[in-house]
Amino acid sequence: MSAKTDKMVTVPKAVINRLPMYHRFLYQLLLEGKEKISSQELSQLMRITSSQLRQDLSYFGEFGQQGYGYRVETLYQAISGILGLEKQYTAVIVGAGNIGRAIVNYPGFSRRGLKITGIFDNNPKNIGSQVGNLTVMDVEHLADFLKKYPVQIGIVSTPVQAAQKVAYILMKSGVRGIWNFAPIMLEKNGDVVVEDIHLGDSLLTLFYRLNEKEGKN
Amino acid sequence: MSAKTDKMVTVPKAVINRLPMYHRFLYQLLLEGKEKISSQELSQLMRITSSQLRQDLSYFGEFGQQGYGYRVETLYQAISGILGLEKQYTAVIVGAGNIGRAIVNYPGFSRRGLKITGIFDNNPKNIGSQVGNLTVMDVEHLADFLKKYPVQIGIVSTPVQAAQKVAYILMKSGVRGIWNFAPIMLEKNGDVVVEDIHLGDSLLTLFYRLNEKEGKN
DNA sequence: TAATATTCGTGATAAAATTCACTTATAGAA
DNA sequence: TTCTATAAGTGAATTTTATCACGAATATTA
Repeated sequence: MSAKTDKMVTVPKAVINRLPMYHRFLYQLLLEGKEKISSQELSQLMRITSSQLRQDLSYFGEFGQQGYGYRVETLYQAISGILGLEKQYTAVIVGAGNIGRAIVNYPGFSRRGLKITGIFDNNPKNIGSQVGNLTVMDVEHLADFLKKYPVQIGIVSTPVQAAQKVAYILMKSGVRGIWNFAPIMLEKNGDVVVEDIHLGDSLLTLFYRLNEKEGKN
Repeated sequence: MSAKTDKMVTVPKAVINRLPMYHRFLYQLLLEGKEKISSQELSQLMRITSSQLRQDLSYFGEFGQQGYGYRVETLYQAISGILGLEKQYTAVIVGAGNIGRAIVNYPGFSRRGLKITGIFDNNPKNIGSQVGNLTVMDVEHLADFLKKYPVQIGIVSTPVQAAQKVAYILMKSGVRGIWNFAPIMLEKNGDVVVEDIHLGDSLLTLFYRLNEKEGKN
């Protein structure tokens, strides 16, 4: 067992943000049938340093073997465990636009344990339509639905104007996490976890980087 | 003019990643008709420290006035300029699934200067269908299209298996930036800028944080 | 079996990012 | 006009993150 975990060192945020990347690469290696890999080789694939990889893993335990490396299967399972992927996570989506539909239809999410139990919208055009094997419900019924069928996660893919209101309903209905796609910093009530994904911010970062490169010519 | 920019200090990555957030908040304040704001007040809205805000801005110049604060309009324009938002950016989208459609239909992107000139797919079901005011073209014609109508940015919203191949076509056709939604680290050729947006990674981070919180009870 | 090459895990060091705390400028009040 | 409060900008200190470099364990070869 790792000394660091014993000492209750808190895991740096930067490390947590890299865990999904480790998971993604190891999954790929597993598909390719690779059995073992060294920190050296794995880190080159990921374009990070091998010491960063080893240091990161050391926050959670010892997963490799000196002189040999890591068994891909073992490390993949370990990181899956750290991320909590053995569990199922139930969720509803609010906002049945393209983003909401993309989430329902992307198989990668259900593979990782996300189970979507309902999708809601306020637009009469969308209500009643099929998304995957779900029927879009009226957002008016969101609170009632969650009372009957509680979920852990609320996914907000509404336009920005609706997002905060929806988030309050979700939080009041007991969701423990919100996956937010709207370009707004949501106010919390209670100790809900909010994970933002701001497409617009990412685009602007791309713009900046394009100009930065230009400036260097 | 700022001493830091004179000294050619390179702007830290962490600062660059916050610029879009500053832009987003200032845009909101502008809509609300707010005229001036102090670093204190703005930083509280953003849940950062005021010294971080001031320090960040100092990499680019001096935008405020002691004893007064910042004029919202001025600071908004300044950050828009830093991000390069006065320009137009042309782009094609490859992958006419829900993500691709979401990008075409989201008005916020065109407001920021993104002009999408074509959308491509390899699925006969999608080819020929309308997305916004674009008609989905066969990805077979992507290279030809780009030869006639070059663009600066390629948006990759294909399934993961197709992403690298598509990226090579885009890079060969002279795009300077790629906005990548596929869960893969794209190999570059040449000095293209790749900006990734990995929805799956964000979801796994949410899972981790949910369990982390649980562990503390 | 002994010798050699790998390679992990980690304490120490370096670099990067954040916060502190102070100086200076100026707005607004008296 | 003078005084006081406010608030930007910034060098220095602190904290966080990343890298280095080495000891210890194990695999592999001779």
